[in-house]
Amino acid sequence: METPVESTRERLLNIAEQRFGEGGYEGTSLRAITVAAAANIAAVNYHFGSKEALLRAAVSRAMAPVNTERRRRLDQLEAIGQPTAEQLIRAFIEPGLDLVLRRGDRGPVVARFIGRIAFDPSQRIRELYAAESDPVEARYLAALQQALPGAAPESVAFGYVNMLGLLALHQSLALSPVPGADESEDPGKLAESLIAFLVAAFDRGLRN
Amino acid sequence: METPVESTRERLLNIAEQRFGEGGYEGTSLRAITVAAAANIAAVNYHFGSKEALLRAAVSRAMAPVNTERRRRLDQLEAIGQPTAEQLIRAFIEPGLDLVLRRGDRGPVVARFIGRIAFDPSQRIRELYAAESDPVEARYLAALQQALPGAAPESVAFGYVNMLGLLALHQSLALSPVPGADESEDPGKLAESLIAFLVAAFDRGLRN
DNA sequence: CTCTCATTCAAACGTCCGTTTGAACTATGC
DNA sequence: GCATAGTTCAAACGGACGTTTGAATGAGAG
Repeated sequence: METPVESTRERLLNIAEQRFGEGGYEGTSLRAITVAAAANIAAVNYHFGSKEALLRAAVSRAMAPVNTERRRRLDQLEAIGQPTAEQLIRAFIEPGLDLVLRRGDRGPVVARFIGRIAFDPSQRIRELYAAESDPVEARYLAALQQALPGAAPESVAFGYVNMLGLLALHQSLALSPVPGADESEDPGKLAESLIAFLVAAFDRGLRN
Repeated sequence: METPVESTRERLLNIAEQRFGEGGYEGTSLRAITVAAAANIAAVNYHFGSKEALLRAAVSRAMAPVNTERRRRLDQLEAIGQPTAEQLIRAFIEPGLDLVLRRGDRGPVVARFIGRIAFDPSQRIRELYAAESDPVEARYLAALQQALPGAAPESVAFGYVNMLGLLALHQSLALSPVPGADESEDPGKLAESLIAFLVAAFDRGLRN
C-alpha cells in the first residue's frame, strides 16, 4: 500500500468524532463506533482505556488546531498594537468556523463534534471542552476588556460566553432544523454574519 | 390531607423535568425518575406509554405557559401599533427567563429543562421543542421583519435563531461552568443584559 | 357486600451497554 | 527459526436499560 492505511487508533478517533457529534456522548455506543470503524469492540479499551478516555482523546485532537490558530492570531494582533473588538471576535470565530469548516470532508464533522461537546448535558463532559479552551480564554477576556474600556468586566465576560455559545450552536448545527440548510451552503457567509452580529452586540449591547 | 397530594402522574412529570434538564434525555433512566418520584417503574408506561411519551408530555406542559405569555404579549404589542425590535425581543426573552425563573422553586427547573431540550443531541427530540414553539415563531419573524425593514429576511431569521439559541443556553445553565454563579443571582439582571445584547445585535448587526 | 375499574406493585422479559479475558495473529530483532 | 512485543479477535462478564406481565390493591357505585 502506498498511502499507509489509517491505523485502528486513527479510525476510532475519526468515527468517534463523527458519531459523538451526531448523537452526543450518552447517545452513542462503543459498539456503533467500533462497527463503523471496522474495529473490534476491545480495541477502544486497548488503545484508550475507556469510552470516556476515547472522548478525551478526540476532544484534545479536535481542539488542538483551533486553539493553535487562535493563539497565533492573538499573538499577531498584539504584536501590531491594540486590537479592536472586531479583530478579537474575528480571531475567535474564524478559527472555529472557517478553519474547521473548510478543510475537506472532515471539517464539518470536527466542527459539529466540538460544538456538541461544548454544551453536552453532562457537566463533566462540558468541562473537557472548557479545559481545552481555558488557556486562550483568559487572553481573550483581557484583550476584549482593553478594547472595550467602557464595559464592566462582568459584561465582557457575558459577551464572551455568548460568543462562545453561539459559535458552538452554529458549529453543531443545532440551530438549523433542516440539516445543513443555510449553514453549509457557504461557511464564509455564516462566519461574516455571525461576526457582524457579535461585533454590534459587543460594541453597543454591553452595559457600562 | 388538606392539600391534595400530587398524583403519580404529576410527580413523574415534575421529576422528569428536573432529571431530563440535568442529564439530558439519553443520560436519564426511567428508573432514576421513578425512584425519585416514589413511583413504580411500570407507572411511566401506564400513564404515558413510553419514555419518549413522558418526555413529550413534559415538554408540552413546560412550554405551554411560555407560549401563552408570548402570544399574549404579541397580541398586546400589535394592538398598540407597530412594535419596535426591542419590544419584540423583550416579548420573546422575558417569558422564557422571567416568568419561568421567577415562580417558586420549580421555575429554574422548568427553565433548565426547556433549554436543554432545545438543543438536545437527537434531532427528533429537538423537533419536539421546535414543534411547540413553531406557532409563535412565524409571528415573531413577520413582526421582526416589519420592525427591521432594512434587513434581509435571511438576516432576520438568522437573528431569530441566535436569540432562541442564546436564550436556551442561558436557560439550561450550560454557559455557566460554576452552576448558578452569575445567572441565578438575579434573573432580572440576566434578562436585561441579554435583551440589551440582542437589541444591539438586531439593530446594527444584521446585513441589509 | 359486591362488582367494577383505575391504579400500583414485584418480578421478569429480552436487549444493549461498557468492560474484560485469554487466545490468536503479526511483524520485527536476533 | 525463534522469541518477543504489539495488536486484534471472538466470546463472555455483570449490570443497567425500556418495556411487559399478571396479580394485588384501592376507592366508588349499585
